[in-house]
Amino acid sequence: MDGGRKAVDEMTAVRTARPSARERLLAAADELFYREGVHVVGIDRVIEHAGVAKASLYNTFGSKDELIRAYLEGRHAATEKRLTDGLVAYATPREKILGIFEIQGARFLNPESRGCPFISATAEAMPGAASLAAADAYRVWVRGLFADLAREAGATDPEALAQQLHIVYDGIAVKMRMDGDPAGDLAAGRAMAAMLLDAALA
Amino acid sequence: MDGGRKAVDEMTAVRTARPSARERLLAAADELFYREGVHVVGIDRVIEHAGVAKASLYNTFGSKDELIRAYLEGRHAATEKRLTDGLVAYATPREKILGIFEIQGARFLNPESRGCPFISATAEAMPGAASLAAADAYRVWVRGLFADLAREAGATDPEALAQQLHIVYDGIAVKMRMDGDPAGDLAAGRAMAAMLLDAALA
DNA sequence: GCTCCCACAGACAGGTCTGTCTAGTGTTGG
DNA sequence: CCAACACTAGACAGACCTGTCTGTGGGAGC
Repeated sequence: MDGGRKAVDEMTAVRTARPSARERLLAAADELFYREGVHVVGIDRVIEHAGVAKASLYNTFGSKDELIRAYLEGRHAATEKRLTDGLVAYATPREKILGIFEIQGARFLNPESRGCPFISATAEAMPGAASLAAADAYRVWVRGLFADLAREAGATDPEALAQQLHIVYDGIAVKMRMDGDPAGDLAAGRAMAAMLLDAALA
Repeated sequence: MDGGRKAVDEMTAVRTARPSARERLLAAADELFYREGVHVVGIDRVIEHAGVAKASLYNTFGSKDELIRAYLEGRHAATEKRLTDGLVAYATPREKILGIFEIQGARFLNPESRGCPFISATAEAMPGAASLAAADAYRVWVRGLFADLAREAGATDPEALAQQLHIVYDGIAVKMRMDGDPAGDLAAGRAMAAMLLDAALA
């Protein structure tokens, strides 16, 4: 929409000096929205944490809803990069599928983890909220990743296998957050994924 | 806690005339909190929908947080009753376990369903919130139900089986809410539960 | 009858919410 | 030098938030 045609020199100059208002806002939103929740954290706390004027937020994003969308899109992009980068270390499609649980599970093991940001942000979303569209895009991508790997692994019904793996993926995200034994839950989820793979590739 | 020792005459008299303020508040909270979310719905909307004075709410529950706890405890009690009543129709422990998915899945198939109220209400809960304790009690009960049935079914490791079943239970609750194919997700979850049972009872 | 108690209606306090607006500052490119 | 631009600080509007308080009315028990 705006600023797309700027000279590269200017952008790098600004960036080396200090992160732009947009970047600081996104960093603050990412931290606060994830830690405390998109409904609990108000605009004032975000701009205070970012060290940014309120007008800059509304010039850049237009509304809180759009800031939430940008926050979730950032989470989506980071997860996509983390997984695509991490999965190259695994050789076979089967190992890559288990690697997804390994990589994402490690995140949820962090004591700072508050579970899946898409599940949380959409838990109380109103029907037309931007968070719903962002969460949908994320989930379509995850489902596609499972399905692609299931196909490469030679599953007879890759879509069905992906659906089952996605259920386990959601289940451990919730259970690791809510109950007191994230490591045990993750191990149980991994075992289930392996069992599903064995059954689907037999 | 209170009112348990009241004369039956008085209670029935009140009940036939009109539900008490407490009952109307709980009914309104149940509807609004579940449909729109405990953070989105304010006290004013609850009391307006219940047709109750604000002072009655604070005399009865003391705070919004305690009203949320009462709302979740009501959900817990209703689910417990629904399952214990519904499961008598199933003969074997194995069928009862699958019956849990049948009974609860049918609820999530309702277009009005917004998924698991405990997952949603705790998604943005602050550390000491009453919703966390209520959700914990509910989840301990669910886990215990799975474990008891797994033990009766003769599973070698009933706790491990219960943990896996609980992951599937959470997974379908989330996936049925967020993606567009609740019936397919439920069928996939049922199939996974059956597979887990076959593996654990072999 | 009279008193107690539950529930009513609603004003009020003090704060927070999102979003708008004005005015000023500092840097950069021409 | 000057115009453009991104940004800052902060007042402001109008709504909503939780929670408290005052005063009223009606039914039940003594």
